[in-house]
Amino acid sequence: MEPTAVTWAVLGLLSHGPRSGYDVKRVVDRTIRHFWAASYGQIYPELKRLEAARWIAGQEAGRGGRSRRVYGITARGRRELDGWLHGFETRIELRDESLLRLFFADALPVDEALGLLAARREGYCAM
Amino acid sequence: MEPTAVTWAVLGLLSHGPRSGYDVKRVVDRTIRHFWAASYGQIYPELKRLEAARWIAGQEAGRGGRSRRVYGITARGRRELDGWLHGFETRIELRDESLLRLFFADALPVDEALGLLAARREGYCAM
DNA sequence: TTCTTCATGTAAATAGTTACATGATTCT
DNA sequence: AGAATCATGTAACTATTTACATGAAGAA
Repeated sequence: MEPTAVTWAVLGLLSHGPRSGYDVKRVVDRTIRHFWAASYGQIYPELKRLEAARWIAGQEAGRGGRSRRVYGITARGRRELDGWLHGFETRIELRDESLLRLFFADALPVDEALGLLAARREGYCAM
Repeated sequence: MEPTAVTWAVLGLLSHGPRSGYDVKRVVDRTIRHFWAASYGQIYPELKRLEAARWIAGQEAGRGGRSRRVYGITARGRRELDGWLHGFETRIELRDESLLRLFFADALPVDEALGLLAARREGYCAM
């Protein structure tokens, strides 16, 4: 299976215990989204791909009429995750509009440019 | 004109002086790419859009048989850039595979996890 | 009863990269 | 002569978000 951007995020979270797609999304949003975001549109298809490759195994777990499918990592999945953990690829990308603005702030009067800088500092502190 | 991700990057660079698409790409790669990358596939079409909106003006500047089109920012372009500089939108996105790896490093023996951490520190220093 | 949360999923749109085609000029 | 750089441009691919459809369960 050719891994995508979301492969290791999903597989890694499942290595901490079985979860549904909905759960995965919730945990992502509370934890790794600060440096590795993922949307439903990525997560649900990825779970199917991972299951097809037998890196994870799904099991129906609906209570009553509500459907729910819980996925757990397989031995093979664990091996693959381990391989990735030992890898050296380090894709790092930043997209920060406030830094872009700051870069061009020379077009502004000095006090306004300093205002931008102060706002950015506060913004980072609030993060 | 509906601004895209690359609009302000290109317009901002042209506000520092007239440049060709090739030049813009080169300057981007030496400066703002650390927090706002842009590829030819974004830059060239954007220059056309910006010219159509009259935020910039292009002029043929080829020497001999080599074609070259140099763009300069217009008064309208400067107003638009100024408006954006005064805006408050702060899109910030980070994608850092080494942090993702570190997050899941608990699956590794302690010494290997610490090795990952050391590698990451060196990686950041080398940036 | 109504609102929120649980839950799955995808179509369509937007964003962005990669790789190539083309050809001139300049440097070694 | 050959390599590197200047220069423009786009097609195809990959990545990602957004918004919606659908419906059950639980909480107020």
